[in-house]
Amino acid sequence: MAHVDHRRDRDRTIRERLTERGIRFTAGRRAVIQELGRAAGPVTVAHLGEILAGRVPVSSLYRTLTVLDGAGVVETHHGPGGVARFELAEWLSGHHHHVTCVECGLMEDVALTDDQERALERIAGTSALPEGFVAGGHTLDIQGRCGRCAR
Amino acid sequence: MAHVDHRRDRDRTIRERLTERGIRFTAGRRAVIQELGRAAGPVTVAHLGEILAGRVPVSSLYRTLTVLDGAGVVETHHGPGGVARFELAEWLSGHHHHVTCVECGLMEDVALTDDQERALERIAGTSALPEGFVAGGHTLDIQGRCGRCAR
DNA sequence: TATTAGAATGAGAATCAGTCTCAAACCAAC
DNA sequence: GTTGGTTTGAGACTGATTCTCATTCTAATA
Repeated sequence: MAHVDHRRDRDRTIRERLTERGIRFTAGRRAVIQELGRAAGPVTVAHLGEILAGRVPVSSLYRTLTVLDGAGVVETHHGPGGVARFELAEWLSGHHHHVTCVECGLMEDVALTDDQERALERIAGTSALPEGFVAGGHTLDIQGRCGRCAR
Repeated sequence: MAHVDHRRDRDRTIRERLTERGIRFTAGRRAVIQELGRAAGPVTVAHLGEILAGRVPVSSLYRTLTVLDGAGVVETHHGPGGVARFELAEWLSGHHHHVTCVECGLMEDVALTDDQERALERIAGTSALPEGFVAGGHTLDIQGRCGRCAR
């Protein structure tokens, strides 16, 4: 798993990537990255908004996340209900999958063992795709109920 | 794959399931089911709205889909952009997975071979889930570009 | 250090998917 | 054919997300 581990390194790497594209790594953006780095899975704008209350207004949050997504620094997912959830891109956090609570929409990361990941890759790589479809990545999503909602 | 193959049988089975729950299988609902049966993957309300234009207004579409989802007859997914997409439940269409076009949002069904499916089940069943999480199903989603968007 | 052009921000308006409300139409059973 | 519960249609409403635009920053430069 070749991901960036320490905040200092991570931020430097991100800054470089952004600078290459003429994008600034401002305070608001750094704050967002930091929160995403703390989270156990993809989080909603509402969640970020609470934590960063006063520091980053919603409109900026969305914009920031869009910019960072465009730069390949964050990734966007959509949980149940279709609400967007954001997390650091895999080259920063390591390749992983998700569990999703069908009750409350919570998403958390799940890492597979190397063996499991290899097997999964084989499946995704050999499955019969529709004519003309060019595959990029794959995601295994496990649905169920989180500890809280399961009772 | 124990799914229902012929429209006639399928509709009868659905009607039974709905009747059991005191839900009527009306013309609008039948029309929606028919369209879902035709599609190669989960479709959006916008798509259904076009095809059923004049026959089923949007508000009824949403309601119908919600009712059918509640009765376990259709399943809801969220493609890129978070837009809801609907398809027949797996007991009607067979267990399958999806490819998603990250460009245009298109989703299409992908069926795995029995071997692949078994392997996938093993992975999903043995992966380390968060404390307290109770797993239900799993979905393998393959992302990429559809024939049209890939150029 | 002062200047400056482009980038980023904040606030609120605007958009859009999806939900809700309520009166009218329907349907199955009596 | 009457009746009570179900479904429908239209449009209002909500909440998430995007857009606009005037203002503020920032990084590079003079």
